[in-house]
Amino acid sequence: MASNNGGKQFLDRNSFVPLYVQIQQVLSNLISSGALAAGDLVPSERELSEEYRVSRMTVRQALSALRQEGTVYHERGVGTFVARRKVNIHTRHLVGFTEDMRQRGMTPSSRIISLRRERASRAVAESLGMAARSEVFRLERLRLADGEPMAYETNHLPVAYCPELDQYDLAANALYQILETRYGIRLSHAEEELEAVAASSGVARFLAVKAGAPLLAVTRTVYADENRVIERAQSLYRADRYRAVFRLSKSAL
Amino acid sequence: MASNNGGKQFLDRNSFVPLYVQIQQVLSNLISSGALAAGDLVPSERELSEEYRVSRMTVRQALSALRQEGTVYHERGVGTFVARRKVNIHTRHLVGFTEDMRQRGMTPSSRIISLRRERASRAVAESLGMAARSEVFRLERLRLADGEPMAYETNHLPVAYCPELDQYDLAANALYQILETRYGIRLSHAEEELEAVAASSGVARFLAVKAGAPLLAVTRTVYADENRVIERAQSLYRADRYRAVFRLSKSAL
DNA sequence: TCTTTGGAGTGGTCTAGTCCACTTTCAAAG
DNA sequence: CTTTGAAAGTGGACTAGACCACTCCAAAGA
Repeated sequence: MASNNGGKQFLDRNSFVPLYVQIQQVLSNLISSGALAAGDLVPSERELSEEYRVSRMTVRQALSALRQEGTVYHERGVGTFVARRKVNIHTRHLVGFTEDMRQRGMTPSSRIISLRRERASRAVAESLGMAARSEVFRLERLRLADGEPMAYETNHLPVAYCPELDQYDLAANALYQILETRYGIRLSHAEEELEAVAASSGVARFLAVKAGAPLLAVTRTVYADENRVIERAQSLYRADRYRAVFRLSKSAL
Repeated sequence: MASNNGGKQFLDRNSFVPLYVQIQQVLSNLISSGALAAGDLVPSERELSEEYRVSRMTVRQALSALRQEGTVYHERGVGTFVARRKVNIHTRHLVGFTEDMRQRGMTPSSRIISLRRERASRAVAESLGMAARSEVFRLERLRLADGEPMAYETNHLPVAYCPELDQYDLAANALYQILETRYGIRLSHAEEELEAVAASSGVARFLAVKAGAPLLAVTRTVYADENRVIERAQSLYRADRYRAVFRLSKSAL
């Protein structure tokens, strides 16, 4: 019982990846592979700490991150359990359209309507936190899922952060991936505002709905770090095909 | 410099409220009172730990909760700063209509359309995680902000968890407050699904909009703990008056 | 048979340190 | 005047313990 580790994974103490993240990944894998099923009791904090030769605080840090994302939950005096949410589908974690659709089991694609370099209007400049009339890219795309129109998306990005963005194939590649791999921009967090709007006749034509039909408008402000806005995007989703799901907590920890 | 505490608040070590929560509250108050403004440097972890006579880990737990809710952010090698978001208005943290409207600076009120005890339909029973045809309360309310119609809300609650709910004044009191104070039910988390819908003629009349006008439909499932659903609510918001704001993180910690 | 009780196990909180990588500052060297 | 480089300060990660309240369950007692 004490030191029988079977075929367990070990941690890499020389890695740059913190131990608590490694533990988090190991547990995540056990869960997504089905070795730990929904409702199952996760090994106790003391067990894990012995098993991986780390202190209990480190294990707790891993578990608390898993809890925070809704993968496990704690019951005081009893133990830690795998949450029933099979795949964490939907729970929004700052993913773009491409990833979002994949998680929903659909195949994403895009049709570029226009990509222009222009001077930011006052409103756009303000939301990007830059001086008015600074240069921005304005990208308009029709977003498809399994070949069917799903959303009409307008993106604004400061030229300063991603010069020559126009030379990449934005129809084939996820925007966030290009930002990360080509410009080394790692996203930190985002804010989303959701509202219902009626389709204008122009957008209605692209989405193949009637003018005036309800659309879900998602306006997203993406931050590279706390004070630097890297993108502002507005997506108009067909209401009959798209629903946004969020998980809310009562308090932080 | 060392032990000059001026008029600082101290912590209550006999309280049931954990020290890290108390520190979190103290800092929160300093920020909302303006003593710490957006962009200001928060005292360092070591300073706070000396000041409040707690270990640095305890301070970190407080700061990491504040960070998680977007109140502060860290810069490695530099310090911790107050995030610029003036009031944390909107960022959704499992509050009901009443609290939501107050945070937005409006005065909430309600008009009860109906409150019935009935047998759950299959769909309702499933979303509440109970047997079909179990008894539920079905509450329909018109929600007003500053006297103007804002949303049409339908709630379903299992009778088993809150018997005699019908004897309380639901027009004057927040539902979640009644659940907490009268039935000792503390909410843990919730899931929200947002979609755009067209107003039916019945609901349109209550909300004083045209039939077919876009509405933001928010369907909320509230959990008392991981496996116990205490409420399922659908709110239909006037699109021209209401917008939902969320903060998304790239990863957990 | 039913009730009580106590121990084992669990997560929740907390301590008092350690070492590290990073950013800022500022004075000394060029 | 510029560059370098060390020192001081910061958050990030981690340790090896501690005590608490809670839940569960089996054994003892009624």
